[in-house]
Amino acid sequence: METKVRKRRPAFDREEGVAIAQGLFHERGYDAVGVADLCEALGIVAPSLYAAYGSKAELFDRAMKRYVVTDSLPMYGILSPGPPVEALTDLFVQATMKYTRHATRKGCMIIEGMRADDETARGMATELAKGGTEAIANYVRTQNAKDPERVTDYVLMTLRGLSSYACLGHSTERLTECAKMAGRALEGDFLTRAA
Amino acid sequence: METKVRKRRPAFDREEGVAIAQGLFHERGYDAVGVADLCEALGIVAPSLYAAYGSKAELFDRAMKRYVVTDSLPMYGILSPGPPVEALTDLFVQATMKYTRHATRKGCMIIEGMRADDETARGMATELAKGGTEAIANYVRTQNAKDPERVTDYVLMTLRGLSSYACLGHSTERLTECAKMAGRALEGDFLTRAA
DNA sequence: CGACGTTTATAGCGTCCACTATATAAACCG
DNA sequence: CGGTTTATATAGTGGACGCTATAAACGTCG
Repeated sequence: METKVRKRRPAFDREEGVAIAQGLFHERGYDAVGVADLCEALGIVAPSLYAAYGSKAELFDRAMKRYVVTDSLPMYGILSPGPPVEALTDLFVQATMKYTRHATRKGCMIIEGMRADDETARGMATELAKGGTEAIANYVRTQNAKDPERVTDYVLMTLRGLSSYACLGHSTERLTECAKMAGRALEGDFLTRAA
Repeated sequence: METKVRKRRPAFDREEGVAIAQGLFHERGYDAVGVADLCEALGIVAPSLYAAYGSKAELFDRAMKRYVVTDSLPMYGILSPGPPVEALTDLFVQATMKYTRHATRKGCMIIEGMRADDETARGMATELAKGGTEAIANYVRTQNAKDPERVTDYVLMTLRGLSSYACLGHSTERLTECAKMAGRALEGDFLTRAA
């Protein structure tokens, strides 16, 4: 009895299926995308989807995790260099670029996923958001913010505002102006370094 | 043949029904509240609800309109006096108070209603939001903002951020700090008056 | 080839959704 | 009271939802 797994014979590309699902979920949100929609987009039927991914929620989870890899902000790249006010302003601007890049896939998939009606999906998105949240919180703490929690709250609130406003379909240009303005609020909230 | 209408004999208070629906819709959003939930909360059965309000969407519309009367920000009161930066900061703070007042009815019902999956409900919320949007846009224009559209965008984006962040359940105190910080971004965006 | 195990496709499960056709009960009028 | 009008309750509509039982098609390996 061989413990080795047999070769598989997948008639459709699992990873590409996740990519397609990512697009659909990002575009319309978890609740508004039905299993039938996913099946049609993937060119398969329901049992194949369940055999491949387990459930709609698990596929959503995989789609979000793929989104984190393909579309999330390069946090550490953005937040590392320079004065924190400029770095965070740049974070806002870069986020805006991501949120308004596609005509139909607007806003942040994770942030918007946190507002799903389905409790399971909401929990998955919330869990995934923790990574970014903590990266920002850590950065703010290490940059000698006068009140780290307040600044972190402000940054997270602003990112949500940008995502939400992006979902309304406003242009990259208008959102970018908002992002720059939002950055100005940070002035004076960090202890100036030796210089 | 008398054209006069006969007297009615309603067994339940229509207006109170709207108030109850307002609470439910605000708490959970349009899509997550079913007709069965509404019926149970109102103590009636489905046909009574349809006879009284026409449809779930129309009841939602009435509930939002009631929300505008009972819970909307006193825009003109907030925006009239004093320098615009302070007035708009106060708008943010007052909005925060409204968005975090109740433990379960969080955020702005209209703003969050604009994100419903149901197209009809979304359209109704968007239509109702126009009033507030235009009030802010007009105010900003009359206060000699250097770039009225940019400032208006920023204010609306920030209100959405505050509402969204409030929906996560953060405290009034933390949100208020965010609101004050957001107000600081407005400094320098208005032409100083004669003085 | 032929048995095995995986991956499909057919068809349908039960449940919930918004909504309604029909009939009964209650109030007003003369 | 009878006649009319309106609001109620019973029961059920068709459709979409997420999901699955069953079994046939396929590729691999002995």
